[in-house]
Amino acid sequence: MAEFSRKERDRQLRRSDIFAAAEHIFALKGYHKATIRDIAKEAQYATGTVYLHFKDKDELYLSLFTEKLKTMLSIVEEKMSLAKDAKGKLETFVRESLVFFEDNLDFFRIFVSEADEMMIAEKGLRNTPAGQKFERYMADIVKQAQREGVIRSDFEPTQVLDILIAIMKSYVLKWFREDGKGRKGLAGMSDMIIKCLLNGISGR
Amino acid sequence: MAEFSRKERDRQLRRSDIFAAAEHIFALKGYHKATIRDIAKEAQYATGTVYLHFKDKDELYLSLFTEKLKTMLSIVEEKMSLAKDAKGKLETFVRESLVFFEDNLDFFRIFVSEADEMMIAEKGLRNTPAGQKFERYMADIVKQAQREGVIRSDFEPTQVLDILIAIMKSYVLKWFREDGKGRKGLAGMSDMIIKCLLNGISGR
Amino acid sequence: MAEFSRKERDRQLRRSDIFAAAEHIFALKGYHKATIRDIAKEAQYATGTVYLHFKDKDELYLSLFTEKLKTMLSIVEEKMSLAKDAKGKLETFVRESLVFFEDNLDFFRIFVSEADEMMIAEKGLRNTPAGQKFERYMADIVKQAQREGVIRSDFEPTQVLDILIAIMKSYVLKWFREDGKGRKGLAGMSDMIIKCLLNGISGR
Amino acid sequence: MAEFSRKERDRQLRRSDIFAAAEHIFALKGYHKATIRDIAKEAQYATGTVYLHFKDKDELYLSLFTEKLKTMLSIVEEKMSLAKDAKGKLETFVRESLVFFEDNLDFFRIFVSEADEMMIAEKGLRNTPAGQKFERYMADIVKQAQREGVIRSDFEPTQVLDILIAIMKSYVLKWFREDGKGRKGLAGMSDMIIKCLLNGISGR
DNA sequence: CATGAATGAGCTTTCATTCAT
DNA sequence: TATGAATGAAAGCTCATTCAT
Repeated sequence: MAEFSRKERDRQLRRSDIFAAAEHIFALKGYHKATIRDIAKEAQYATGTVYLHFKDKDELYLSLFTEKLKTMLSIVEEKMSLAKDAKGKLETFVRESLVFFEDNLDFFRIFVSEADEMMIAEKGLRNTPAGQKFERYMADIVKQAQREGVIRSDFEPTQVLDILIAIMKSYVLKWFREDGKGRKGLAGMSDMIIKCLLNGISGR
Repeated sequence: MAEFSRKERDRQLRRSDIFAAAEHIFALKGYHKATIRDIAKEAQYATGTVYLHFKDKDELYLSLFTEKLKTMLSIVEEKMSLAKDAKGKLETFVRESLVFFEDNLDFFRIFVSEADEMMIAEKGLRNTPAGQKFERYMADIVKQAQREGVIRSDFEPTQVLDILIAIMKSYVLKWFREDGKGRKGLAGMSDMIIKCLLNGISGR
Repeated sequence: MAEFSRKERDRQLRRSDIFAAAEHIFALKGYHKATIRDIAKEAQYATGTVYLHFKDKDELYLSLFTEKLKTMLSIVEEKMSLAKDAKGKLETFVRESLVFFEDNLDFFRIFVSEADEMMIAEKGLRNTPAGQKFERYMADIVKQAQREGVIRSDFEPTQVLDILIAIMKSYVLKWFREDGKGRKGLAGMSDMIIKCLLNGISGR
Repeated sequence: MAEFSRKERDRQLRRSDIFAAAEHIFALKGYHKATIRDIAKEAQYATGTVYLHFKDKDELYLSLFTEKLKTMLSIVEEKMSLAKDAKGKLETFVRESLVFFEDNLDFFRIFVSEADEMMIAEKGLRNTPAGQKFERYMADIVKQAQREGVIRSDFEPTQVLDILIAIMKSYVLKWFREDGKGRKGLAGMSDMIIKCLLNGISGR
């Protein structure tokens, strides 16, 4: 059984290596210009090795995406569970997501580049188990926020989520643009994002 | 000179034909799965003819994007000029953009699929003259709105714009999802979008 | 229309070039070890050019096979039509087939190598329009021979055909083996083949 | 030495296992579409194990073929030795071969698919010790039949053999085609095949 | 010896781009 | 200028073969 678990652990190691390489290459070149050869080389494996772990390029891409998303969500959810009310949960969601993005810029690049396309495409994130689980989870929190009077009841939870993510994206992209040394942590923007979502940007 | 202008007019006609075809095909298949042959066939030209008007696939794509965007903006700007204050201009921008999207669903599909990627990529919209002109124009309006007290002064105009566009996109995507007969016009959503931007979605 | 026919003629020329190359390469290496690159190079075209004329390797192979077979049969049928009775037709069939084989040794090699496999496989010759037309045509001649009392009536025409072809193949293969200068024309064997088929090889 | 023979016996067992699997897979998929992994899996060994017993795929294939053929011939030869004259031997050869084919349909499929190709190819059966031994053995029988006046003397023994095999193949293929329940045993066809060979199919 | 993960050469196929007509 | 056949680089993917365990 130790034997077995070592094998399984090795397997996961390979997957991780490939994921890491794929994350980098996909972020660098985008889905279509990235080649399996590139990724294999980056991971220091032979081309064929990639195919021992992933049926094809699509599966690698989608796996990478959902795996990473799951990781992010499991981290974020854990922190969210500590918050006492829905508003706190949303704040936590924003803050911790930003932390994760900052730690995983390559992933964020992929997330941004493909997120909207995936929303429309049939094979997109939204039709993925992981994606749907996330959507349901977040929708529940939004509903709770609506019950608690934090969010107006005439908004569809799914769309609230879309808007929140859109605002977050816009903030991270701005942060991207001012690339360089002087920029502060992304997480510091979470309060402003929440305020922007809840109260808007009205001058009065 | 009449000779010359006829030639030039013909030239523009070819471009338009190709643009129309490209818009359709790109929207249908996405950038990478669309082939130049597809587009040429749709436009009822030979493959090579496309290359008499566009250096390569990238240029065709970007030209289509910016040309269309210019068209949209020139329409929207004209309507905006009729509004008396900055808030009115913003309302007009949202409303008329939605009208344009509804009339040009293929273009919107492209817009959504690629917009974010283009924001990051070196070759993206933001580094385009048209894109920068638009950005400056809209930034001015936002600044005016800030002077008029409609928008808080501590927001960077560019980002306000990003957020506004993000919210609009989220609305149009929702509208897309409920595809079918019973859905109402997009333009009707403009008030809600502005309210969402300015006042947020706070329950109180 | 001259324009059109020139184009069409050119098209046929390309096809012929590719067929000739394919015939050679397939005969040399067999179906599986032959690559499209090989064939294209032999025909002095680029790889992609082959795909302008044939959907894929299978289609090229089958087209080559059936086209060639059609050519052979049209030649053979014409000569057969001159024979007065069924026996004469069969003799003509054998003789002229052998002539064709001798003139198209590469094709014969393919024919021999793949014929039996194709008989079994679903995609085989026997399910091809050309193949079925040939089979029906020959079966009719065998039936006529049976009516004329040349062939016993208790044989299934299709099988008579199989046996005839089998005997012919065995003769051509023997002729192949004694490769070299001293060997005589294949066509000279036709009488012996017919006798072998009709009367067997009995010593008395 | 008992030790040695146990080892050797085990070795033969592995070979047999692999042969059985290979026979099945090759018959099912054909030489090229069959993969070593398929065969190893079918035999419940690891891929590499196959290579401990066979240099490469080709050798496995050829070994399978010749081994099986040797088995068949040793069975057939034993029965043939009981026949009193050459004609009886030939009859036995046909009958017992058919019995063997019926018991080893997978092998027969391979035999049919590849037999002719192997005849031509340099690596073919005919250049194999087993193949040559068989050929000599059968040629001797044919010669004896010629001495006994059963077969005309002006036929080359080798070719008589080819024709006989060709006719047998045509019968078995016909039997294959009428796949189903109602078909009778192959062995029953042996008389007709001999008659066909010796006396032909002449109507009178 | 047995294993099976890893290798990487090599295949088919696509398609942006060119250029002779 | 318009054409579209020809090009050939490059991609995804397979699988015979090897070799560390």
